[in-house]
Amino acid sequence: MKNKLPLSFYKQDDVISVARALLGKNLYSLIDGQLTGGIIVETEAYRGPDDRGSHAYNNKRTPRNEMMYSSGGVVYMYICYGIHDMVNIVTGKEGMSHAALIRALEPIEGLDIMRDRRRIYGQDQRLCQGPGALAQALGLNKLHNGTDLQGDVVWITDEGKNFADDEVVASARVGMNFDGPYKTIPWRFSVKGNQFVSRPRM
DNA sequence: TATAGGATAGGCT
DNA sequence: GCCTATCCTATAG
Repeated sequence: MKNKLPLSFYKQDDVISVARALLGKNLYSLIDGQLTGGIIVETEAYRGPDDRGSHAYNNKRTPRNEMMYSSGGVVYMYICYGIHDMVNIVTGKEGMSHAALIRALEPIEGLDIMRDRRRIYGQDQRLCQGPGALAQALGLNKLHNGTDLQGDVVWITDEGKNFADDEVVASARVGMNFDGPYKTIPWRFSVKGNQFVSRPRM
C-alpha cells in the first residue's frame, strides 16, 4: 500500500489537531487476507492526563490503557459495554497518553466482506457508522491492541482527500457521563452532512 | 474475591 | 425515544 502516513504524523503532540487531520484519510485493514477500508469521516480526541473523558485521566495507568502511553503510531483497542470494540490511534511521544478514536468511515474497499461481517445488506451507510460498527466491519478486535500502523494489518493512508474547515463540524464528544468542561469540549470532528457519520442520541 | 458500570448499537414501542 | 445485550475492567472490601 502506498501513501502510508509517516510515523512523524502520529508523534505530534497535539492530539486535537491529529484527530482533525485524520478526517479524509483512509483507514485499511488486511485481516485473513481480506482487504477492507474507508475514508475517515468522524473522530474524537482524548487528551491524556488532563482530559476527564480519557481512560488515562489523571495519569491513571492500568493494564487496559497501558497502550495509550506508548509512542504514537500504534492502535489502542478496548471493549465497551461488553460488546463493542473501539479503534483508537495512539499519538504523541512515548509516555504521552493521547489517542484519537475513529468513530465512522465512508466504506470504499471490501464492501462485500464488510457486509458479511456486519450482516447488513442494502444499507451500506451503516457498515462503518459508529466506533463499534467500524471495528466489526474491519474485522478488528482487542487482539489487535498495539498493532503497528506502519505494518500490513492496520494502516492509514493519505490519498489526497482533504476536507476544508467549512466542511468540518467540531462538537461535544459522545458518551461523556460526567460534569465539567471536558463533557462539552468540542473534540469530536465530523464531516458536515456526510451520511456515514454516526448519529448518537442527544 | 465481588460487583458496578462503561468513549455503543440495534431493535422495539 | 427507550431498553438492554454482554463481558471485561477497575475499584473496593
